[in-house]
Amino acid sequence: MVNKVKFERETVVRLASQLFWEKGFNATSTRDLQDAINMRPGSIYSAFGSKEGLYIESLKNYTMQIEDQIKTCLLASPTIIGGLQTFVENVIIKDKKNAPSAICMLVKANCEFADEDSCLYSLSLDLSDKFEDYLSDLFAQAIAREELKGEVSPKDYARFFKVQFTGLRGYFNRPGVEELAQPMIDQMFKIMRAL
Amino acid sequence: MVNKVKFERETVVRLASQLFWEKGFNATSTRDLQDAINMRPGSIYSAFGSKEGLYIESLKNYTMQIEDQIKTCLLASPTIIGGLQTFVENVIIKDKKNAPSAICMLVKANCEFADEDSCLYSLSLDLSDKFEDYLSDLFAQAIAREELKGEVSPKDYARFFKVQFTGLRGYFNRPGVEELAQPMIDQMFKIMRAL
DNA sequence: TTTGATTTTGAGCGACTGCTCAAGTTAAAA
DNA sequence: TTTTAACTTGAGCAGTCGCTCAAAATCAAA
Repeated sequence: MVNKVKFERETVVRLASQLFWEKGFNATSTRDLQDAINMRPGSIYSAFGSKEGLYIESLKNYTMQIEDQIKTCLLASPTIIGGLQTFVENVIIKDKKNAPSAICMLVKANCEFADEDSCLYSLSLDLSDKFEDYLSDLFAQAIAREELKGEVSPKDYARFFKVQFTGLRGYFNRPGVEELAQPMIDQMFKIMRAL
Repeated sequence: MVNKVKFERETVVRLASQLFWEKGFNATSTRDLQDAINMRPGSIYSAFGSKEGLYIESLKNYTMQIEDQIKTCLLASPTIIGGLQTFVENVIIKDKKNAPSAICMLVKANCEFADEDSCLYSLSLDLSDKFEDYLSDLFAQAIAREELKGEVSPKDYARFFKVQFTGLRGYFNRPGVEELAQPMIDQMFKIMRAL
């Protein structure tokens, strides 16, 4: 019962997340959301307080899902760097047709909320920082396992990864350049190993 | 007289461009625009047809301004790659405090317009393609001048430049990491020369 | 100075926005 | 079966949206 309620909330948040990810916060109307999550205004507002409240929960859920996706790739790969490359390939190549957008929802959030005092802007920064920390840990492990030379700090690897990963996702947010994805991802990891 | 009219139109478009760049298309209301460009609805709609029409002209104007900025940097530098690095440094470091956003307006447009059939989405792709072509020309010249090894095609250099440049601009769209900008730009150009 | 064409003005329209809340529904406790 | 508390419903509010258009202002030609 409690589980069922919680499950429904999770389902609802995931559906909302998909819509927000695709259209952005401003372009998603509360009517759009009502249809997508099959709830009426009263229920939505009693459960999430506001459109912003639902968006906040959606963005946090999205970040969680990404880290889960990385963990899955890591479990299936003997090396950390190999797991990360599989993750990048999955996101940019395999998932592209199903995903609401080629561009990371966190990046979209960071783009959309111009006001530095906006609560949604700082949320996007917080989540982005936590993701960078998570990546740093992974790179520290990769260095310890001698997958990387380690002449550069884990933080530096994490920053390079983020820049390249968001850059690539932005580049492939269009039809007609699919065949470039694999070589450019290979290049990214070749450069990283040589850093 | 004709010049004065044209000049005023240019001024108006630049002002609109700044606002659209900062807030995005959806979050900019026609009232915001009225205040920014000091025109009343009737005049705006007789001159530009719609909010979308003004946005289109603003985005084209923005792209033009970027290419002008690159040309200025190239004139001031003995090498093409040097000029490009100055340009990147100007955008990411020097202009950061004055610019409406750290993120490229073209990238913001590409983020905001999810619908693939949207006229604004395909405009952002068109302008982005033209920018890539312009970069390709520059890299072809740089190879001819032996500034780059040329084991990689001008198109590949252009793609690498775009991915890295947009990735970096996204990364620095936040306070508190300013001191990382110069080393990361240096790294970008070091990698490019080694491609 | 008068005329006619062009441009500017801003009140305001119909549509849509995020959101509220009284009424209705449901299901577990008594 | 009755009571009660929790949840759901959807009509509709106040405000904002993109945009129109009749009236006023402006300016060049006659």
